[in-house]
Amino acid sequence: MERRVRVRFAPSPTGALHMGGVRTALFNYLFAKKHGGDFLLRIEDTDQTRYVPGAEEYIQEALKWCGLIVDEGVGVGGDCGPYRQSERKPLYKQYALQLVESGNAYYSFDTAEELAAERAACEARKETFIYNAQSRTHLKNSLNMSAEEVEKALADGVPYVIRFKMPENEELELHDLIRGEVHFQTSLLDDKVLFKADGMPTYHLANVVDDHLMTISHVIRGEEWLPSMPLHVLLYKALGWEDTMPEFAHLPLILKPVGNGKLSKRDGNKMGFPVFPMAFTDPDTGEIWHGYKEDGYFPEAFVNMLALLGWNPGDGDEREIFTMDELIEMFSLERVKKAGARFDPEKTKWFNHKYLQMKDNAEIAEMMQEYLKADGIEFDNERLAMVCGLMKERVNFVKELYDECKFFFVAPTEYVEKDVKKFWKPESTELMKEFHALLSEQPVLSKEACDATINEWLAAKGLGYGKCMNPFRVAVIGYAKGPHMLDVAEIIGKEETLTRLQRAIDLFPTIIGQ
RNA sequence: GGCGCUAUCGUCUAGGGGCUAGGACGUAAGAUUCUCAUUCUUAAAACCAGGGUUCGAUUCCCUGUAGCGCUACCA
Repeated sequence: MERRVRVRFAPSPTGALHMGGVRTALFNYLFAKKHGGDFLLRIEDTDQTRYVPGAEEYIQEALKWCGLIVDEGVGVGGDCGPYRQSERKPLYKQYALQLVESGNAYYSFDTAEELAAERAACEARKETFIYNAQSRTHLKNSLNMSAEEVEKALADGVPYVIRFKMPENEELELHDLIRGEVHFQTSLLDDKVLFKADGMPTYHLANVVDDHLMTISHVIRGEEWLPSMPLHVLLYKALGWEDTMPEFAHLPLILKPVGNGKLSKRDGNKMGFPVFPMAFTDPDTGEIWHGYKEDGYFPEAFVNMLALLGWNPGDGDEREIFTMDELIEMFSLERVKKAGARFDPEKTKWFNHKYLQMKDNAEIAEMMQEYLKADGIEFDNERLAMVCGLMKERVNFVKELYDECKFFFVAPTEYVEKDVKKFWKPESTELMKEFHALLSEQPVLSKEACDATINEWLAAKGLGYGKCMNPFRVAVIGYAKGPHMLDVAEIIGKEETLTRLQRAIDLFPTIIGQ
């Protein structure tokens, strides 16, 4: 039973890959790497009507951004190609025919209208129509036709599909790596279409055929596929591939932060958080979807958050921050939860905060330079790194950091009146004039260099530190927020500090009506 | 409706026949501070319900309830 671990992520290019899909890919990837196996990317584009241009490229870029490296598949190549189902089209029919041959499937000539009529009739009786052992006896299919009739219909080009002939009264006890034993009764299942009238296989057939041909060892996918597991298992058996059938694991779904149901792409724009790894513009509607990348999340933070949605290392391990390598090392399907997990945008921000704190100040500074450049601001890397060190713990994102740090780069052009009035008292004007003079005498401004002097000066006047620093702050920054004022002064420099202070001394008396 | 899956603080979760049911996010309070944050401390906050099994169930079993998924010639 020494089988090479080979897993696949097999999305449908019907739009941008959303975070639920990314998590499925991630769990596949972690499992593959944990066991030294292969992670394949297969594109399941058997439904041409739902194909969205650009979706496939998006999927590849999104995986790349998340650090999920594809070993084999679309965009990479490999021995089992092609990896795009539309390009494998000629492959599938023989398997559908093989199933007809062996009596496991049959031709069905019912038109869409006829089936709709069946459904309507059932609905009138408050029943649900299903194509199964009962109903197939009176429907238009090869089971009710002579061989000649079938031949003729086929020769005449009558549209048909091939359906799986679901066996009757079989109790199935199937094994799922996450859920344990799952039970099904085949009589309650329907005769699913395997091969469509347009000559394409359905998901079910293509999926099983490709997983077999690509020697997939483990199928790890979302819980929405659990109901079709019996069909797939039966297909492996009917095709004679039972011996090499992959093992199955059905992942719990990601649910909306509030309200009912699974997370959908609409939720993001509605509730103000991204559901996609990267921004995406719908080519048809022009609708723009936010992405974690563009919203300023680090891929490591995004991946870390996703990994912990439905999985945890257990064993009393209360860590929450993990590198990809650590995740690979610790991952196991047995520790994946069975229940769906509600997504929490707030905690996602917290993860980003944590990763921001771990980043090197110089690295953050480099990222921030882009924002400065966009605003035409020049600021040297060294001082920018100091700014980052001073400010990063206050924020979750680099962009946010930039917004909070503006005063380091440009003098305030307007002042928050409320803060000025609160901290610049009538007597502050005189005090700040003296303070200006005091600072002018200092060779450099910094906590180390002048904190003692300032304290002495204040002590002599019988004033508290805040009496001085608060008006100083609103003068230099423009509002009552921020780090230690002498750290600020050190970074913006003596000259600039004094210029700003002087401007306030000239301006503030009129603001406070002095 | 039918079928399947699931059920611990508001949320993500640990745990497991006997525990003060643990952590994290968020929330509130306090401490620190020149301000605002950060940080630290503290607090509030959970085993869906009913039956069993058992000396003892939140844990095991059953039933109910609720939630989720599937029920297309979509994936």
